[in-house]
Amino acid sequence: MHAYRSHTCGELRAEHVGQIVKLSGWVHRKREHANALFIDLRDHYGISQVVVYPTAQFYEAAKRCPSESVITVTGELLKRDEEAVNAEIPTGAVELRADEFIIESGAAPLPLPVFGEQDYPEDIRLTHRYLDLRRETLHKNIIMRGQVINSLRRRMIEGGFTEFQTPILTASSPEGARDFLVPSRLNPGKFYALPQAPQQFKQLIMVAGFDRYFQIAPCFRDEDARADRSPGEFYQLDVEMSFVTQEDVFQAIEPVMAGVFEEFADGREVQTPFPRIPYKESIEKYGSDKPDLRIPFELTDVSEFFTDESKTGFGIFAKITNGGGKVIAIPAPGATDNQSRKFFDSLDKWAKKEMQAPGLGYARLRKEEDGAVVSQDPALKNFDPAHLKALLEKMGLSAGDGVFFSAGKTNDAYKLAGAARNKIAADLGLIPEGVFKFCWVVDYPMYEWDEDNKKIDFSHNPFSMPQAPEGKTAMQVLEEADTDEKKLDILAYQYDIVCNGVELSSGAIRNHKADVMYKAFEIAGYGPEVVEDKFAGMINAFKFGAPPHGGIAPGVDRIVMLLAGTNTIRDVILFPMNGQAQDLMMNAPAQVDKAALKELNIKTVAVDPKA
RNA sequence: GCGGGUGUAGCUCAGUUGGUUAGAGCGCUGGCCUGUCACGCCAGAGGCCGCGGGUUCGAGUCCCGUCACUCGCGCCA
Repeated sequence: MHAYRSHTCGELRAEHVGQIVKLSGWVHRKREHANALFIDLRDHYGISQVVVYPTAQFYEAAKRCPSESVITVTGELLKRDEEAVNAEIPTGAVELRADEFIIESGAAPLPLPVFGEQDYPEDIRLTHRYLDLRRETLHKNIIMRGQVINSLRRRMIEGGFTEFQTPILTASSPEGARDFLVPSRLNPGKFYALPQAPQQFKQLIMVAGFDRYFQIAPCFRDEDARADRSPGEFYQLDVEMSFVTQEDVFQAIEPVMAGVFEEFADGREVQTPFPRIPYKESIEKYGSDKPDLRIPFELTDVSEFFTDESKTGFGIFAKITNGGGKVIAIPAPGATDNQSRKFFDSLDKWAKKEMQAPGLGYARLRKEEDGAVVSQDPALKNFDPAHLKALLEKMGLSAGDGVFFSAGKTNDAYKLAGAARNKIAADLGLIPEGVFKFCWVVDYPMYEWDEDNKKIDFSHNPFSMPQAPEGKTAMQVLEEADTDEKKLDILAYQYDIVCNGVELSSGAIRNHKADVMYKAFEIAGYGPEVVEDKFAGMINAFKFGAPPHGGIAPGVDRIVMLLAGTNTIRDVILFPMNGQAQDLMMNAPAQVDKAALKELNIKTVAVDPKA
């Protein structure tokens, strides 16, 4: 018989009764009864019940054996009495009578209970990640992650894509985040960068004449964490294709995304085809370029209703709208009827505190005896009746509903309105579960106004191809944009996939023409030397025959996160770092030996706590 | 860098208006129980109330500072 097991803890059934079997696993739970000790023995595959009778000479040892010790038990598999069958588990019809009992590895008192699904502090979970990973939910998530990646890989290969491996030690890449730097021993004073994405490499793979590239690619960015953003590193399904239009990329990727979500949906609905929403429309309707389409209401620009103070009696919004700002209405369906004043006040408080905004005005809409809908709250209280009626029609709201107003500079007003839309929907319970609503967000602007530096800059990836109307070239479009206003109106072949308000991916048709690239950078205020210095590998390659190409890079961690039904990215990563980008289990980052630094020609300096 | 929340037993949490010896559940230890499967019953151990300072006759509770974790803003496709 095998040293450790004849079966796994998940496979024994009635048909095995009478056999001598051997199981190894962890002591999950123990129940001592007058005439028998029951042990739930757990491994990767399941749980089997072991019964130890007091007559066994190892009874005391088994009884004292702590939870999560690893044991090996040999004995006869017994059929359970009818009344004793546990229908909850697949192995519930049988139990293993322990005739031999070996403690392979005892467990010390646990800092983190494995049994049960209770929530525990993040730092303890991360420090003892191997214990947390023994728990059912996390264990399942990690298994699913593997299956999702297998599925993505299979679907890409079936779609005619080839998997490539690009360098980890490389030069700084153009994604705009902070780089992780690695000192070079052989080149004193010089550093590699870890790739923020294999962006330039995958484009160079196209220039090299390969056609359909993909990679489950590790990406490294030294930016602060969020609940849905792991610090330091994450994985993308990185894709690039030659001789394609934006439409070709959509046709290649939409079935992969829809397919993998359907495969793991487990009863949840996946809506296809994915609607396409222009960036501008997304901002105007949802206050965000990652709209949650499950939310059954949209924003309305009501600025025009507040410009004339004589009709509104409300000076604050008049001042904002006349100063070029906007007032955006966010509906709260049914909230006047169903919610207390506290609900409305708490959102205002949330806007001030968490969003660091001036505030979020609100109005509760009630019906007067004569049938007119009015509000006693400040923003609408003194409205001219006909004017109020027109406003309510514009917003599509009636008595019983509530409405919030986000007011300020255009970008700020939409940003707050978008966040408020998400929060209001969540607080009112208006976000349906059990459905994945995707969309493509398209037609991103090529440039945006950089308020800090008072200049035009790239809004996203500088390597996107500017859109040009039929009969015009991209170069012509760039050359004809002779004012800031015209420059800001240029759109790019740049797109995102969003699912349930989670940004899964962005991609673009690339700018593969060297001369257009120089011009595009010139508009953003960068001379040719910047292009040549920063993106030497790519711009040189483009001078030797580059195919038109484009691609996309859906985030693997976020795909798994959505499928696992969690909104914490750490729940789908095997060994994640904490919010401060520390690995509490491995104790990284850490100081290194002076000798190691010397070899790398590096000196560390003390940080002045006051600086 | 900024803002919100949290911090009380190994873990999850309660702790009133500032008032005597800080509680419960889970876990742990010991005992009991003829079959449990979140077993049950009895008993026990276990506390720098995150840390430092202040107010007060008296602080888990109020104030100031600080640290840790977490969520968000900035940042980041």
